[in-house]
Amino acid sequence: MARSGISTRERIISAANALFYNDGIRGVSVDAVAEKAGVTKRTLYYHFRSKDDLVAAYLTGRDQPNLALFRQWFTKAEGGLPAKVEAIFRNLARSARHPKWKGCGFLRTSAELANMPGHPAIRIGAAHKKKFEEWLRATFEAEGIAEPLRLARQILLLLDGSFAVVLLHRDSSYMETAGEAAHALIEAALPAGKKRRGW
Amino acid sequence: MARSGISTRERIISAANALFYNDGIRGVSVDAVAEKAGVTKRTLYYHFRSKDDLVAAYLTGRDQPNLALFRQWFTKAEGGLPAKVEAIFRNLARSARHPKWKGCGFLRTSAELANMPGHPAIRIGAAHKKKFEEWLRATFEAEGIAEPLRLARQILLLLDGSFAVVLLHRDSSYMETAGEAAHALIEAALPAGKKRRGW
DNA sequence: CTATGTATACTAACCAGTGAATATACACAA
DNA sequence: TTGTGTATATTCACTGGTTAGTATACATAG
Repeated sequence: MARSGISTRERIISAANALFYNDGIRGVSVDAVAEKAGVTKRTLYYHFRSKDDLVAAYLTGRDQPNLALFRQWFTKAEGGLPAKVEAIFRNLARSARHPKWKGCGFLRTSAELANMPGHPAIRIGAAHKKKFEEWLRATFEAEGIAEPLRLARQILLLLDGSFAVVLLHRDSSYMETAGEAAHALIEAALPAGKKRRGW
Repeated sequence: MARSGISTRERIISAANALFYNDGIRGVSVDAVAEKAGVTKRTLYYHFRSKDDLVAAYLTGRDQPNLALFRQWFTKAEGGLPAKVEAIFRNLARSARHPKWKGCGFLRTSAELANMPGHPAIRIGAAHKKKFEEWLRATFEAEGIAEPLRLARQILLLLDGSFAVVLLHRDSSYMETAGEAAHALIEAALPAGKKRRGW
């Protein structure tokens, strides 16, 4: 167990993920993470320099899987570009109906730690959102959209807005409303030849 | 001072407002609020039953002024409906450039306390956003827009999305991008006779 | 003299981080 | 094969500080 090198650390990150996502950073003690991971606090501090370091690991661990999920939802969806982007919102709405759902871990962490501008967690969250934005931008560019970055940012704003609003109202229909807005914005930005019907 | 009845309580709420907005709920101790207000903790607990009660008072105190500001920005702006709504985003972008700006207190509180669904702070935040949504809806309805509630929610999503994104990236230009998206969505929803030019 | 309001001093729990010791496993020498 | 050193990994027990909330007493106004 010890020398496998990966198991204990991974178990701690997994425990941190469950607890931090559910209760927030300051709402979870290092002791609680250690207990959930089945190790002593001292062991946790062997693998992570500090609580902040653990928080950074928690968010880093969510980065790639999260992006992969969005890409998968987009890829698997049928229809044109607007419909494929809208599918991301619809899938997210489905996720948001699960009782354990609590919004976007990156946004919630950045909101909680907003008074610590240089905090690693905020840099990781910002990088995560930039990756998503860049993926959208490249996708739009490939479809011949005129201002792909601007449109990507508008979609991102709708997405992150729906995280916040759905978390507040516990009403996932806002996510579908955001998807419809995204659909409309993309449809309007499509080059003439690719629209469903010209006018 | 004592029997004036309002001064001490108001000073405590004012201190709570500054501290909670800046550092978050769990990041601020009751002692810190009491010290900033210039009273002892026991006095604070005379005026407020608990910390949660104080948090509720903090958010309640932000409700009306916040809404009034939005309405004022809308009313004072020149141009048609799309431009007047966009003006809200532009004014917000200006606010967001101030170094003490830290996003929307309602959203940040609801994100921090997401694991306490019935918490008064979340109910107050939800009510605040509903009021804004309803004001927008009524405004759109008065302009003859076909699905005013849907459009109001789309604008709200862009607004709250820009709170989250600008807080994360510390880049207020996202707020202007959101305003442009809002402009486009409203323009497209305007009844034929009120558009700048028909087609 | 009683309501309201304020202060001093306290509790019991919690929290991030550490000191010192111990256990395990692998490399390498005999 | 056996012994031994060393880096990795883990535990127990602790510290100093903070926290929400309270028991008690005192002041002041009507």
